[in-house]
Amino acid sequence: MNELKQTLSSILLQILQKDYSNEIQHVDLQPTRKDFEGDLTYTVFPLVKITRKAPELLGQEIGEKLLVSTPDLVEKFNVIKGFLNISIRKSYFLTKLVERYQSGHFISATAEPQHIMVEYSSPNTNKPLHLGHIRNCLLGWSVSRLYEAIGHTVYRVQIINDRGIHICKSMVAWQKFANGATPASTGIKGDHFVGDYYVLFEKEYKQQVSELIQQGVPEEEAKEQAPIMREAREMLVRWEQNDPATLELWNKMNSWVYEGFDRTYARLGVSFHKNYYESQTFLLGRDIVQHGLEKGIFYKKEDGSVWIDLTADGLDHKLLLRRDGTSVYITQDIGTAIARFEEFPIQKLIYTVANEQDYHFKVLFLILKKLGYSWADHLYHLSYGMVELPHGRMKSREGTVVDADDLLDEMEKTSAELTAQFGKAEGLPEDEKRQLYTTIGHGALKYFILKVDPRKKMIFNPEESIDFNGHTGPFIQYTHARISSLLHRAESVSIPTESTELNEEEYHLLKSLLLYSDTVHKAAAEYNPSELANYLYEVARLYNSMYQKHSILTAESIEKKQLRIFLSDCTRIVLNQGLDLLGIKTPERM
RNA sequence: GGUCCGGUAGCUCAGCUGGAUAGAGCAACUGCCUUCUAAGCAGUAGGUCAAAGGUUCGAAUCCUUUCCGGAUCACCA
Repeated sequence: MNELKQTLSSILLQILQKDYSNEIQHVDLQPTRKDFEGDLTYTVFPLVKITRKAPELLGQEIGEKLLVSTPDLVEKFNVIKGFLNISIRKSYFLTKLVERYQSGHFISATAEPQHIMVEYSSPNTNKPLHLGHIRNCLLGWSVSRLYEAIGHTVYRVQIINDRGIHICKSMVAWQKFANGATPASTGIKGDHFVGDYYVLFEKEYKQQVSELIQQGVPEEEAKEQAPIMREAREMLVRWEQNDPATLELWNKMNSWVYEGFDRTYARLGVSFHKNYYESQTFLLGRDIVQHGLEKGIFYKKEDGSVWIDLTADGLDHKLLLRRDGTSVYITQDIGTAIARFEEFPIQKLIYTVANEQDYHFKVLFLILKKLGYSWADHLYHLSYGMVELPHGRMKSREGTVVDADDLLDEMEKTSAELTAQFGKAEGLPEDEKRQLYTTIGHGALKYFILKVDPRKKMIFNPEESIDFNGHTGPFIQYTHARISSLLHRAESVSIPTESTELNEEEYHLLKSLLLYSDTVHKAAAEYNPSELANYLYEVARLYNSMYQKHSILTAESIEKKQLRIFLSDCTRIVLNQGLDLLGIKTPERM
């Protein structure tokens, strides 16, 4: 479609420059609104001034010239007010789709394939994954798939925050309250198990603080002094001193968590080429600080702390090394970025992190640029809005966090109920039934999340179940299943003849199918899977519209039957591939 | 307070590199299963595109101001 637009634009430009004014630098064609006849529209208003001709007349003139110079492409045109609506020969569209079908490539490959790293998920090890992580994972996964689809090589990574006070809290609580219990002994999934002790810690801590306050200790001090918090801090110190017993406990509890994460990731259908662990990266970046000091990019205060002055760039002063010489988060991020570019042959690095860290990444990228890394311009923060509940943010302290596993369970359950109610799974063996419920339930959830522009925050209402009708994943899956079943009945798919007449529904569907490649490229370029998600819905809607109105297997002629079966197969391929890029599976029946 | 992001139907969202009468879905109401899967299709109703100025042939879209919501500006991560 882009290709067509470009060809026609340049032809039109030549005409305009030759016959009207060579001041004209480029012409912009836009898709014709669906209430009007035509495929592409040229707006003549800007020319009215130059030529001093009436818009209608001007449109007519240009239209005729275009028709004469491209009789094989332009079929006819009409002018309404200042809008020149150009109709392309329908055979052009059909030929294009046939080309793609026969080549087996519905998506054109990028001219410059790159190696790209996508970081996503990146959880802490003190609690299980929640709805926010789900959005993160789905976005990271889908964006990485989009890049692969257009021909890039992608490395998926996560950085796990496995060290620090948070995990020490879980460790202390486990020592105090668990009596040696383990995920195995209790049957609780490892990440939930460890998370439970984190909650226990917070509960006990809160209790101790309020007791201290009652004894007359000021709040600030009480928070510092609470015995259980002191224990956690001591634990952290021992960890930093490599105390064997502490490390052993730490390793043990983290391994429980990882086992749990792995199960959730598997359910979500996401995976990683490499995991980074903060316990191994937190010292990175410190030598860079020395380097930056020598180059005069950083400066040292009297107390020994190291800073960078970013006020000239509209930002603040930022700390890089504490006065005791230990590093902060951003120092580690600097080091990790450098390490990644050394370790992998990548040209580009994408961080999938919520928009609450917009400032952090702005600073990080700026510092790396100032340090002179050529790749600093190819860092991208895929910033997404937080998932909120109707009453505001999810808060773990108030227990309003929507747990990832619970949500997946619920989606599967709802899916099973609906499927049974419709009688869609009758006759299937038990394991296939289960698989189908999962496919549909997860499809509903994933589509629900991915159809929203990543930059926008989204509201999730746990009271209202996620829809399975209308603008949803299951709707698209259903369309796919419908087509699969239809094609199963059709003996074969054959290539339609170019001269086949197209009715309105066939024509709209055909045109929308041709937008697939451009849409995938656009979605990748904009790091925005919702672009693709919304497009797939449109395709499915147009298909259903055709399906409902015109018989396919018993079409009025063999020619029509061939055409519709062909369009059906193309739709099936686009929906199947497209949903796959969103991490959504497509059932053969439902 | 500074910076950044958002505000479109009752609800959830498209449209935002300026173009014609602002689109879907849900919820509500009408029709359509003896014919390829009704998780579907066709239709009705629902809008001061937060507000006011400006730019221009033309603004939901660009600029300015204001209002509302959120994030961020730590020797936290």
